[in-house]
Amino acid sequence: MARTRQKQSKDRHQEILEAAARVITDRGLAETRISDIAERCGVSPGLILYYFESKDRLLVEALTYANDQFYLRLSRELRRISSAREQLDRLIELSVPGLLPEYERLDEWALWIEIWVRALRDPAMAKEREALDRRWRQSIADIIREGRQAGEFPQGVDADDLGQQIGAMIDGMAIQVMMNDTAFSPQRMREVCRDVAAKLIGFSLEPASA
Amino acid sequence: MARTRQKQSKDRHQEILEAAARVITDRGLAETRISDIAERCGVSPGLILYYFESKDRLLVEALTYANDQFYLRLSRELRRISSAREQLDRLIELSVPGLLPEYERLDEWALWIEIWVRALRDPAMAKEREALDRRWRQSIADIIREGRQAGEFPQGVDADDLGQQIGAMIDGMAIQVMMNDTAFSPQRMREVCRDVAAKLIGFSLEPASA
DNA sequence: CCTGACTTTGAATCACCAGTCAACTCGAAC
DNA sequence: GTTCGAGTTGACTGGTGATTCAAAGTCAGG
Repeated sequence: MARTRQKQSKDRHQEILEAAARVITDRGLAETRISDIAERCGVSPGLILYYFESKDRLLVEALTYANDQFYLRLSRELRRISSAREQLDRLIELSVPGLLPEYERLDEWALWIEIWVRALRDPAMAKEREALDRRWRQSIADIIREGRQAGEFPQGVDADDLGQQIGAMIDGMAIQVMMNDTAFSPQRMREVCRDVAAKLIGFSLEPASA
Repeated sequence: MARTRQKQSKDRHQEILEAAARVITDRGLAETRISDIAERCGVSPGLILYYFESKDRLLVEALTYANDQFYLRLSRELRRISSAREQLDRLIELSVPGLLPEYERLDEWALWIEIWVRALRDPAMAKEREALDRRWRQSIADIIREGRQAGEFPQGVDADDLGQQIGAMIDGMAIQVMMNDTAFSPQRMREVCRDVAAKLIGFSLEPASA
Protein backbone atom coordinates (compact mmCIF):
# COMPACT_ATOMS: atom_id res chain seq x y z
CA MET A 1 0.00 0.00 0.00
CA ALA A 2 1.12 3.48 -0.76
CA ARG A 3 -0.08 4.34 2.70
CA THR A 4 2.33 1.95 4.35
CA ARG A 5 5.21 3.25 2.35
CA GLN A 6 4.31 6.79 3.08
CA LYS A 7 4.07 6.13 6.76
CA GLN A 8 7.35 4.29 6.83
CA SER A 9 8.97 7.11 5.00
CA LYS A 10 7.51 9.62 7.40
CA ASP A 11 8.80 7.69 10.38
CA ARG A 12 12.27 7.60 8.99
CA HIS A 13 12.09 11.31 8.35
CA GLN A 14 11.18 11.95 11.93
CA GLU A 15 13.65 9.41 13.19
CA ILE A 16 16.42 11.29 11.44
CA LEU A 17 15.27 14.61 12.85
CA GLU A 18 15.29 13.19 16.35
CA ALA A 19 18.72 11.67 15.90
CA ALA A 20 20.01 14.93 14.50
CA ALA A 21 18.65 16.93 17.43
CA ARG A 22 20.25 14.48 19.79
CA VAL A 23 23.62 14.68 18.09
CA ILE A 24 23.51 18.45 17.98
CA THR A 25 22.77 18.52 21.68
CA ASP A 26 25.63 16.18 22.44
CA ARG A 27 28.33 17.50 20.18
CA GLY A 28 27.20 20.95 19.13
CA LEU A 29 26.12 22.11 15.71
CA ALA A 30 29.66 22.73 14.55
CA GLU A 31 30.79 19.19 15.37
CA THR A 32 27.78 17.44 13.92
CA ARG A 33 28.60 15.24 10.93
CA ILE A 34 26.15 13.52 8.70
CA SER A 35 27.81 10.25 9.57
CA ASP A 36 27.16 10.87 13.28
CA ILE A 37 23.49 11.23 12.59
CA ALA A 38 23.49 8.16 10.39
CA GLU A 39 25.25 6.17 13.06
CA ARG A 40 22.71 7.23 15.65
CA CYS A 41 19.93 6.00 13.37
CA GLY A 42 21.79 2.84 12.53
CA VAL A 43 21.71 3.58 8.81
CA SER A 44 24.27 4.50 6.22
CA PRO A 45 25.30 8.13 5.66
CA GLY A 46 23.91 8.09 2.16
CA LEU A 47 20.42 7.59 3.44
CA ILE A 48 20.43 10.83 5.34
CA LEU A 49 20.84 12.72 2.11
CA TYR A 50 18.19 10.60 0.51
CA TYR A 51 15.69 12.07 2.94
CA PHE A 52 17.08 15.57 3.21
CA GLU A 53 18.22 17.81 0.46
CA SER A 54 21.35 18.89 2.26
CA LYS A 55 22.98 18.85 5.63
CA ASP A 56 22.12 22.48 6.16
CA ARG A 57 18.43 22.01 5.62
CA LEU A 58 18.41 19.00 7.87
CA LEU A 59 20.07 20.91 10.66
CA VAL A 60 17.63 23.78 10.48
CA GLU A 61 14.70 21.36 10.44
CA ALA A 62 16.11 19.43 13.34
CA LEU A 63 16.52 22.52 15.47
CA THR A 64 13.00 23.60 14.66
CA TYR A 65 11.64 20.14 15.30
CA ALA A 66 13.23 19.89 18.73
CA ASN A 67 11.84 23.23 19.73
CA ASP A 68 8.41 22.24 18.50
CA GLN A 69 8.52 19.20 20.71
CA PHE A 70 9.30 21.35 23.70
CA TYR A 71 6.49 23.71 22.91
CA LEU A 72 3.99 20.91 22.48
CA ARG A 73 4.93 19.44 25.82
CA LEU A 74 4.68 22.86 27.42
CA SER A 75 1.25 23.69 26.10
CA ARG A 76 -0.07 20.21 26.85
CA GLU A 77 0.96 20.69 30.44
CA LEU A 78 -0.37 24.19 30.76
CA ARG A 79 -3.74 23.18 29.39
CA ARG A 80 -4.21 20.94 32.40
CA ILE A 81 -3.67 23.74 34.90
CA SER A 82 -6.44 26.20 35.60
CA SER A 83 -4.80 28.74 37.86
CA ALA A 84 -2.76 31.34 36.00
CA ARG A 85 -0.38 31.60 38.90
CA GLU A 86 0.34 27.92 38.74
CA GLN A 87 0.61 28.01 34.97
CA LEU A 88 3.25 30.67 35.29
CA ASP A 89 5.08 28.64 37.90
CA ARG A 90 5.04 25.60 35.70
CA LEU A 91 6.19 27.52 32.67
CA ILE A 92 9.12 28.80 34.66
CA GLU A 93 9.93 25.34 35.97
CA LEU A 94 9.95 23.90 32.50
CA SER A 95 12.14 26.73 31.28
CA VAL A 96 14.88 26.44 33.84
CA PRO A 97 17.73 24.40 32.38
CA GLY A 98 18.29 21.20 34.29
CA LEU A 99 15.62 21.72 36.89
CA LEU A 100 13.51 18.73 35.96
CA PRO A 101 15.87 15.87 35.17
CA GLU A 102 13.00 13.40 35.23
CA TYR A 103 12.17 14.43 31.72
CA GLU A 104 15.47 13.23 30.42
CA ARG A 105 14.91 15.57 27.58
CA LEU A 106 17.34 17.26 25.27
CA ASP A 107 18.87 20.36 26.62
CA GLU A 108 16.53 22.73 24.88
CA TRP A 109 18.62 25.69 25.79
CA ALA A 110 21.78 24.43 24.21
CA LEU A 111 19.75 24.13 21.05
CA TRP A 112 18.41 27.65 21.45
CA ILE A 113 21.88 29.10 21.47
CA GLU A 114 22.72 27.18 18.33
CA ILE A 115 19.57 28.56 16.77
CA TRP A 116 20.58 32.08 17.65
CA VAL A 117 24.02 31.79 16.18
CA ARG A 118 22.71 30.34 13.01
CA ALA A 119 19.84 32.78 12.73
CA LEU A 120 22.33 35.64 12.67
CA ARG A 121 23.39 34.63 9.17
CA ASP A 122 20.95 32.11 7.76
CA PRO A 123 17.68 33.71 6.66
CA ALA A 124 15.78 30.41 6.75
CA MET A 125 16.83 29.87 10.34
CA ALA A 126 16.08 33.48 11.18
CA LYS A 127 12.54 33.07 9.97
CA GLU A 128 11.96 29.88 11.91
CA ARG A 129 13.47 31.40 14.99
CA GLU A 130 11.15 34.33 14.86
CA ALA A 131 8.11 32.11 14.69
CA LEU A 132 9.31 29.92 17.54
CA ASP A 133 10.10 32.92 19.65
CA ARG A 134 6.83 34.65 18.99
CA ARG A 135 4.96 31.54 20.05
CA TRP A 136 6.95 31.29 23.23
CA ARG A 137 6.36 34.88 24.25
CA GLN A 138 2.74 34.47 23.29
CA SER A 139 2.36 31.66 25.83
CA ILE A 140 3.52 33.94 28.58
CA ALA A 141 1.29 36.79 27.48
CA ASP A 142 -1.69 34.41 27.30
CA ILE A 143 -1.16 33.29 30.86
CA ILE A 144 -1.13 36.89 31.97
CA ARG A 145 -4.30 37.67 30.07
CA GLU A 146 -6.06 34.67 31.53
CA GLY A 147 -4.89 35.60 34.99
CA ARG A 148 -6.25 39.07 34.59
CA GLN A 149 -9.55 37.86 33.32
CA ALA A 150 -9.82 35.53 36.30
CA GLY A 151 -8.88 38.33 38.66
CA GLU A 152 -5.68 36.62 39.75
CA PHE A 153 -3.46 39.35 38.32
CA PRO A 154 -4.03 43.10 38.40
CA GLN A 155 -4.45 45.09 35.23
CA GLY A 156 -1.37 47.02 34.19
CA VAL A 157 1.32 47.00 31.52
CA ASP A 158 0.30 45.48 28.19
CA ALA A 159 0.35 41.70 28.39
CA ASP A 160 2.41 41.29 25.24
CA ASP A 161 5.02 43.67 26.56
CA LEU A 162 5.15 41.72 29.78
CA GLY A 163 5.54 38.53 27.78
CA GLN A 164 8.51 40.06 26.09
CA GLN A 165 10.06 41.24 29.32
CA ILE A 166 9.55 38.03 31.21
CA GLY A 167 10.65 36.03 28.21
CA ALA A 168 13.82 38.08 27.96
CA MET A 169 14.50 37.59 31.63
CA ILE A 170 14.08 33.84 31.33
CA ASP A 171 16.36 33.74 28.29
CA GLY A 172 19.03 35.74 30.04
CA MET A 173 18.95 33.73 33.22
CA ALA A 174 18.80 30.42 31.39
CA ILE A 175 22.06 31.35 29.73
CA GLN A 176 23.68 32.01 33.07
CA VAL A 177 22.43 28.78 34.57
CA MET A 178 23.42 26.75 31.57
CA MET A 179 26.92 28.17 31.45
CA ASN A 180 27.69 28.46 35.02
CA ASP A 181 26.11 25.88 37.26
CA THR A 182 27.89 26.85 40.43
CA ALA A 183 27.24 30.57 40.68
CA PHE A 184 23.58 30.40 39.75
CA SER A 185 21.70 27.21 40.45
CA PRO A 186 18.52 26.11 38.72
CA GLN A 187 16.67 26.37 42.02
CA ARG A 188 17.83 29.91 42.47
CA MET A 189 16.81 30.78 38.94
CA ARG A 190 13.34 29.51 39.64
CA GLU A 191 13.02 31.63 42.75
CA VAL A 192 14.35 34.74 41.10
CA CYS A 193 12.17 34.27 38.04
CA ARG A 194 9.04 33.90 40.12
CA ASP A 195 10.01 36.90 42.14
CA VAL A 196 10.76 39.17 39.25
CA ALA A 197 7.73 37.98 37.31
CA ALA A 198 5.56 38.76 40.31
CA LYS A 199 7.10 42.17 40.59
CA LEU A 200 6.61 42.91 36.90
CA ILE A 201 3.07 41.62 36.73
CA GLY A 202 2.26 43.24 40.02
CA PHE A 203 1.08 40.55 42.36
CA SER A 204 2.72 39.53 45.62
CA LEU A 205 3.92 36.04 46.44
CA GLU A 206 2.52 34.65 49.63
CA PRO A 207 5.33 34.90 52.18
CA ALA A 208 4.73 31.25 53.08
CA SER A 209 5.43 29.93 49.59
CA ALA A 210 8.80 31.64 49.28
CA MET B 1 66.93 47.12 19.34
CA ALA B 2 65.24 44.20 21.00
CA ARG B 3 62.66 46.70 22.10
CA THR B 4 61.69 47.61 18.60
CA ARG B 5 61.34 43.99 17.60
CA GLN B 6 59.28 43.18 20.59
CA LYS B 7 56.98 46.08 20.06
CA GLN B 8 56.58 45.30 16.40
CA SER B 9 55.79 41.75 17.28
CA LYS B 10 53.24 42.83 19.85
CA ASP B 11 51.53 45.07 17.35
CA ARG B 12 51.21 42.26 14.90
CA HIS B 13 49.79 40.04 17.61
CA GLN B 14 47.14 42.58 18.40
CA GLU B 15 46.55 43.36 14.76
CA ILE B 16 45.73 39.71 14.18
CA LEU B 17 43.40 39.60 17.15
CA GLU B 18 41.55 42.62 15.86
CA ALA B 19 41.30 41.20 12.37
CA ALA B 20 40.07 37.92 13.76
CA ALA B 21 37.37 39.60 15.84
CA ARG B 22 36.29 41.53 12.78
CA VAL B 23 36.09 38.44 10.62
CA ILE B 24 34.19 36.52 13.27
CA THR B 25 31.71 39.37 13.50
CA ASP B 26 31.26 39.46 9.76
CA ARG B 27 31.15 35.79 8.90
CA GLY B 28 30.53 33.98 12.15
CA LEU B 29 32.88 31.72 14.04
CA ALA B 30 31.96 28.69 11.97
CA GLU B 31 32.80 30.40 8.70
CA THR B 32 36.03 31.97 9.83
CA ARG B 33 39.09 30.63 8.03
CA ILE B 34 42.66 31.36 8.83
CA SER B 35 43.07 32.71 5.35
CA ASP B 36 40.23 35.20 5.91
CA ILE B 37 42.05 36.59 8.89
CA ALA B 38 45.31 36.70 6.99
CA GLU B 39 43.67 38.51 4.12
CA ARG B 40 42.21 41.09 6.46
CA CYS B 41 45.67 41.73 7.86
CA GLY B 42 47.24 41.79 4.42
CA VAL B 43 49.64 38.99 5.31
CA SER B 44 50.02 35.40 4.27
CA PRO B 45 48.11 32.60 6.02
CA GLY B 46 51.29 31.05 7.32
CA LEU B 47 52.02 34.08 9.43
CA ILE B 48 48.87 33.68 11.46
CA LEU B 49 50.12 30.36 12.73
CA TYR B 50 53.52 31.82 13.34
CA TYR B 51 51.91 34.05 15.96
CA PHE B 52 49.29 31.70 17.31
CA GLU B 53 49.68 28.10 18.26
CA SER B 54 46.48 27.03 16.56
CA LYS B 55 43.35 28.38 15.05
CA ASP B 56 41.33 27.39 18.09
CA ARG B 57 43.51 29.31 20.51
CA LEU B 58 43.47 32.32 18.27
CA LEU B 59 39.69 32.32 18.11
CA VAL B 60 39.27 32.10 21.85
CA GLU B 61 41.81 34.88 22.36
CA ALA B 62 40.11 37.02 19.75
CA LEU B 63 36.69 36.66 21.36
CA THR B 64 38.15 37.52 24.73
CA TYR B 65 40.09 40.42 23.32
CA ALA B 66 37.06 41.97 21.70
CA ASN B 67 35.07 41.74 24.86
CA ASP B 68 37.91 43.28 26.82
CA GLN B 69 37.87 46.21 24.49
CA PHE B 70 34.19 46.73 25.08
CA TYR B 71 34.63 46.55 28.81
CA LEU B 72 37.47 49.02 28.80
CA ARG B 73 35.43 51.48 26.80
CA LEU B 74 32.51 51.00 29.14
CA SER B 75 34.42 51.56 32.34
CA ARG B 76 36.30 54.51 30.88
CA GLU B 77 32.97 56.13 30.12
CA LEU B 78 31.36 55.33 33.42
CA ARG B 79 34.28 56.75 35.35
CA ARG B 80 33.49 60.15 33.90
CA ILE B 81 29.91 60.13 35.15
CA SER B 82 29.17 60.88 38.78
CA SER B 83 25.44 60.23 39.05
CA ALA B 84 24.56 56.58 39.48
CA ARG B 85 21.31 57.08 37.62
CA GLU B 86 23.17 58.43 34.64
CA GLN B 87 25.79 55.71 34.86
CA LEU B 88 23.03 53.14 34.68
CA ASP B 89 21.48 54.91 31.72
CA ARG B 90 24.78 54.98 29.92
CA LEU B 91 25.50 51.35 30.66
CA ILE B 92 22.16 50.45 29.17
CA GLU B 93 22.77 52.63 26.13
CA LEU B 94 26.09 51.00 25.48
CA SER B 95 24.56 47.58 25.89
CA VAL B 96 21.73 47.94 23.44
CA PRO B 97 22.78 46.44 20.13
CA GLY B 98 22.93 49.01 17.38
CA LEU B 99 21.78 51.94 19.44
CA LEU B 100 24.94 53.98 19.07
CA PRO B 101 26.13 53.65 15.50
CA GLU B 102 28.62 56.46 15.95
CA TYR B 103 30.94 53.99 17.58
CA GLU B 104 31.18 51.92 14.46
CA ARG B 105 32.21 49.15 16.73
CA LEU B 106 32.00 45.44 16.29
CA ASP B 107 28.72 43.94 17.12
CA GLU B 108 29.66 42.84 20.59
CA TRP B 109 26.54 40.84 20.99
CA ALA B 110 27.10 38.67 17.97
CA LEU B 111 30.42 37.81 19.55
CA TRP B 112 28.77 37.06 22.87
CA ILE B 113 26.55 34.46 21.29
CA GLU B 114 29.56 32.84 19.69
CA ILE B 115 31.23 32.84 23.07
CA TRP B 116 28.25 31.11 24.62
CA VAL B 117 28.10 28.37 22.04
CA ARG B 118 31.76 27.71 22.32
CA ALA B 119 31.79 27.86 26.10
CA LEU B 120 29.28 25.03 26.18
CA ARG B 121 31.98 22.62 25.07
CA ASP B 122 35.36 24.28 25.29
CA PRO B 123 36.62 24.53 28.87
CA ALA B 124 39.11 27.28 28.03
CA MET B 125 36.35 29.38 26.56
CA ALA B 126 34.07 28.54 29.47
CA LYS B 127 36.63 29.87 31.89
CA GLU B 128 37.15 33.08 29.98
CA ARG B 129 33.44 33.56 29.62
CA GLU B 130 32.87 33.28 33.30
CA ALA B 131 35.45 35.93 34.05
CA LEU B 132 34.05 38.28 31.42
CA ASP B 133 30.55 37.79 32.65
CA ARG B 134 31.41 38.26 36.28
CA ARG B 135 33.09 41.54 35.46
CA TRP B 136 30.05 42.69 33.53
CA ARG B 137 27.58 41.94 36.30
CA GLN B 138 29.98 43.47 38.76
CA SER B 139 29.80 46.77 36.89
CA ILE B 140 26.06 46.85 37.33
CA ALA B 141 26.22 45.91 40.98
CA ASP B 142 28.85 48.59 41.59
CA ILE B 143 26.64 51.25 40.10
CA ILE B 144 23.84 50.19 42.39
CA ARG B 145 26.10 50.25 45.44
CA GLU B 146 27.37 53.70 44.55
CA GLY B 147 23.83 54.90 43.99
CA ARG B 148 22.76 53.65 47.37
CA GLN B 149 25.72 55.19 49.10
CA ALA B 150 24.89 58.50 47.45
CA GLY B 151 21.24 58.18 48.38
CA GLU B 152 20.11 58.04 44.78
CA PHE B 153 18.77 54.49 45.13
CA PRO B 154 16.89 52.97 48.03
CA GLN B 155 18.30 50.07 50.00
CA GLY B 156 16.76 46.71 49.13
CA VAL B 157 17.66 43.49 47.41
CA ASP B 158 21.35 42.57 47.47
CA ALA B 159 23.24 44.58 44.87
CA ASP B 160 24.96 41.54 43.38
CA ASP B 161 21.64 39.81 42.95
CA LEU B 162 20.28 42.87 41.23
CA GLY B 163 23.33 42.93 39.00
CA GLN B 164 22.56 39.39 38.01
CA GLN B 165 18.91 40.13 37.35
CA ILE B 166 19.48 43.27 35.38
CA GLY B 167 22.34 41.65 33.53
CA ALA B 168 20.13 38.73 32.60
CA MET B 169 17.42 41.06 31.41
CA ILE B 170 19.86 42.98 29.24
CA ASP B 171 21.24 39.74 27.80
CA GLY B 172 17.78 38.45 27.00
CA MET B 173 16.58 41.64 25.40
CA ALA B 174 19.78 42.14 23.49
CA ILE B 175 19.19 38.78 21.86
CA GLN B 176 15.72 39.81 20.80
CA VAL B 177 16.89 43.11 19.39
CA MET B 178 19.80 41.56 17.59
CA MET B 179 17.72 38.87 15.99
CA ASN B 180 14.61 40.72 15.28
CA ASP B 181 15.03 44.37 14.49
CA THR B 182 11.44 45.05 13.52
CA ALA B 183 9.49 43.69 16.48
CA PHE B 184 11.74 45.18 19.14
CA SER B 185 13.72 48.26 18.29
CA PRO B 186 16.87 49.39 20.07
CA GLN B 187 15.05 52.49 21.27
CA ARG B 188 12.32 50.39 22.76
CA MET B 189 14.84 48.14 24.45
CA ARG B 190 16.42 51.13 26.07
CA GLU B 191 13.10 52.34 27.41
CA VAL B 192 12.08 48.95 28.68
CA CYS B 193 15.46 48.31 30.27
CA ARG B 194 15.40 51.60 32.10
CA ASP B 195 11.87 50.91 33.21
CA VAL B 196 12.46 47.44 34.47
CA ALA B 197 15.75 48.38 36.08
CA ALA B 198 13.99 51.20 37.91
CA LYS B 199 11.30 48.82 39.06
CA LEU B 200 13.80 46.27 40.27
CA ILE B 201 16.06 48.73 42.02
CA GLY B 202 13.08 50.58 43.36
CA PHE B 203 13.31 54.14 42.19
CA SER B 204 10.84 55.93 39.98
CA LEU B 205 11.64 57.58 36.68
CA GLU B 206 10.66 61.20 36.43
CA PRO B 207 7.61 61.30 34.18
CA ALA B 208 9.23 64.11 32.17
CA SER B 209 12.30 62.10 31.14
CA ALA B 210 10.31 59.20 29.73
C1' DC C 1 7.20 -15.75 -9.23
C1' DC C 2 7.82 -11.16 -11.62
C1' DT C 3 7.96 -6.33 -12.05
C1' DG C 4 8.80 -1.74 -10.86
C1' DA C 5 9.02 1.73 -7.56
C1' DC C 6 10.89 2.87 -3.32
C1' DT C 7 14.71 2.31 0.02
C1' DT C 8 19.33 1.52 1.37
C1' DT C 9 24.16 0.88 0.88
C1' DG C 10 29.01 2.15 0.77
C1' DA C 11 32.60 3.24 -2.22
C1' DA C 12 34.19 7.09 -5.05
C1' DT C 13 34.49 11.98 -5.82
C1' DC C 14 35.49 16.50 -4.83
C1' DA C 15 36.43 20.62 -2.38
C1' DC C 16 38.21 22.67 1.27
C1' DC C 17 41.30 24.04 4.91
C1' DA C 18 44.47 23.61 9.13
C1' DG C 19 48.89 23.16 9.81
C1' DT C 20 53.95 22.37 8.03
C1' DC C 21 58.05 23.71 5.99
C1' DA C 22 61.93 25.22 3.20
C1' DA C 23 63.26 29.28 1.35
C1' DC C 24 63.51 34.32 1.30
C1' DT C 25 63.71 39.26 3.24
C1' DC C 26 65.66 42.63 5.86
C1' DG C 27 67.16 45.28 9.73
C1' DA C 28 70.37 45.28 13.63
C1' DA C 29 74.69 44.38 15.62
C1' DC C 30 79.47 43.97 15.21
C1' DG D 1 79.92 44.20 4.61
C1' DT D 2 78.92 40.11 6.80
C1' DT D 3 76.30 37.48 9.93
C1' DC D 4 72.28 36.35 12.47
C1' DG D 5 67.77 35.57 13.42
C1' DA D 6 63.11 37.15 13.71
C1' DG D 7 59.54 37.81 10.50
C1' DT D 8 57.29 36.43 6.32
C1' DT D 9 55.91 33.85 2.32
C1' DG D 10 53.22 30.50 -0.26
C1' DA D 11 53.33 25.97 -2.00
C1' DC D 12 52.44 21.54 -0.17
C1' DT D 13 50.53 17.72 2.74
C1' DG D 14 47.09 15.18 4.97
C1' DG D 15 42.86 14.54 6.66
C1' DT D 16 38.12 15.30 6.73
C1' DG D 17 33.57 15.29 5.40
C1' DA D 18 29.58 16.61 2.20
C1' DT D 19 27.59 14.91 -1.69
C1' DT D 20 27.00 11.65 -5.68
C1' DC D 21 25.99 7.40 -7.70
C1' DA D 22 25.67 2.82 -9.38
C1' DA D 23 24.41 -1.28 -7.55
C1' DA D 24 21.72 -4.11 -4.42
C1' DG D 25 17.76 -5.00 -1.52
C1' DT D 26 12.79 -4.98 -0.33
C1' DC D 27 8.18 -5.30 -0.91
C1' DA D 28 3.29 -4.58 -2.73
C1' DG D 29 0.53 -5.66 -6.44
C1' DG D 30 -0.36 -8.45 -10.39
